[in-house]
Amino acid sequence: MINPLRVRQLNKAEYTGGTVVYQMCRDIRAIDNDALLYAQELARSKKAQLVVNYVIWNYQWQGATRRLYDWVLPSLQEVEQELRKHNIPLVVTFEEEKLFTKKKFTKVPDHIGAVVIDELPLHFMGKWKEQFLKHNESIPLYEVDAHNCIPVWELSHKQEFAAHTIRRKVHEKLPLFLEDFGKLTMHTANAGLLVTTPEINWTEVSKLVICDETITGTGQFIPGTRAGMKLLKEFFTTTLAMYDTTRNDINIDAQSNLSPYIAHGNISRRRIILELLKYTKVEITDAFDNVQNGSNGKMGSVAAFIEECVVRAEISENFCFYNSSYDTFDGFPEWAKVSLAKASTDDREYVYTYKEFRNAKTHDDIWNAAQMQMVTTGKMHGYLRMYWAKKILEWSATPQEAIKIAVKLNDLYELDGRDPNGYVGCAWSIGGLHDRPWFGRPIFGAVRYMAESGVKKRGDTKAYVEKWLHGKQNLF
DNA sequence: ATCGGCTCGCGCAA
DNA sequence: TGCGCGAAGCCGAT
Repeated sequence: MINPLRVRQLNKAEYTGGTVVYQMCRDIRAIDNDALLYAQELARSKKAQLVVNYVIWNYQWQGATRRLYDWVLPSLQEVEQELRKHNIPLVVTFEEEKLFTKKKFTKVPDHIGAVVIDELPLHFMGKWKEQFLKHNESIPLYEVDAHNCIPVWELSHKQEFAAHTIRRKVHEKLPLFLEDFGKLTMHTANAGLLVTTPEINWTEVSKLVICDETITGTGQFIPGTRAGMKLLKEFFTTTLAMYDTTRNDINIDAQSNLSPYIAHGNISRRRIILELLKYTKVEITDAFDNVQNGSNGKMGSVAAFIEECVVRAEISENFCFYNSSYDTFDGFPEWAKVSLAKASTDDREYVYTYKEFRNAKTHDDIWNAAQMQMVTTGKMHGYLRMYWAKKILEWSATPQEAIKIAVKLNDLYELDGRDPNGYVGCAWSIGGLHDRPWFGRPIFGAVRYMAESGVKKRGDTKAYVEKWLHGKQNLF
């Protein structure tokens, strides 16, 4: 049985018969998915049919790129195959126009008895939920946090101020939320349903998707759960041991590279932690030692990885869940807003437009190289993401403009874009979110500054520029 | 190479 | 009420 703390019903409606639908939102996987498992649990208890639905928002919202669907569609195809092994059909629904106008949102079909969604703390889901509840009063709507280790509403009841305030809560509660996942079973109530639900023609679906066709390709990554699990195993055997010392080196790919898989839900962060503990033979209660102070060797890397994979990921979810201004200036902490506003009239040596940033036409080749790494591969090095965003603040007319540009570029080009981690990364860099104030300086005010000299400490910037800006990738 | 100051607010100890 | 300390730092003094 799914831990009931991972589930909440969003209305008071009672089930009176009909098909249970799991509307898959961001957790695109058929295994280790508590929302799917909960939907099956519910359907079984009612002896009801179970269908999984995925909605393609078919208009040009920010982030709808071919690159996104190059990731999503193969992931869904893998999900479809896995689901069919258990007698469960996957259906893809297109929304032809903007969904959230009153006119376009209609009641779900009569044969639907309950809807389960996975939790996603972004605006469009909030609007979708609001509209669903308004137009489908008699259909129970359940939300399952299938994404976080600790359900976002359980970890904290408010927006957390800093990493250190949420870290305590994570360390306290994580051991209570590391139960193994249930297994999907053959859904016998669906007898005959697969026969009448043919397999999806993915070539046709791909043709029907409306998106920005100029941004394509998933770079070095193969989308999907299988590929994600394979990458995880490789990370353990090749990179984990040096994770805490090498991950910030801009020339070495010593990051886990799992974020695109995590963001799209191909793999669950809880599964990653369970596998990590199994592989390293570490108990979770021992894994938090040395998180901050002088960690080294195996424990250092385990602690550093849990810090990134749980603490910082879940503070991002916490921020978006409790602050609806997660992607704008308004969401910044008060001290930073006051300080940035005061500094907004400071002289700027360089001011670039969105287009100049997009085309990597700044005076700074390190910045340009980072931008090109993101544009061509879909993944900028983790350390440089901070430098990159801070320079957008430095070279934009206003902080309001800067956060807009950073969020847009991140949403459009990063494989792990359109995700709480991305919004918090931009807000940390530009708006001092979850950070503390530092000595004042022009444009930044009290927001932490980062200089080129800092990047140079993290590796060979000349080699990085050669590789990503001048395309001499074979030098490595 | 190392260190203190910069500067605000949360959370806990008292 | 006081005090320690903090998402990945910078700068200048020693």
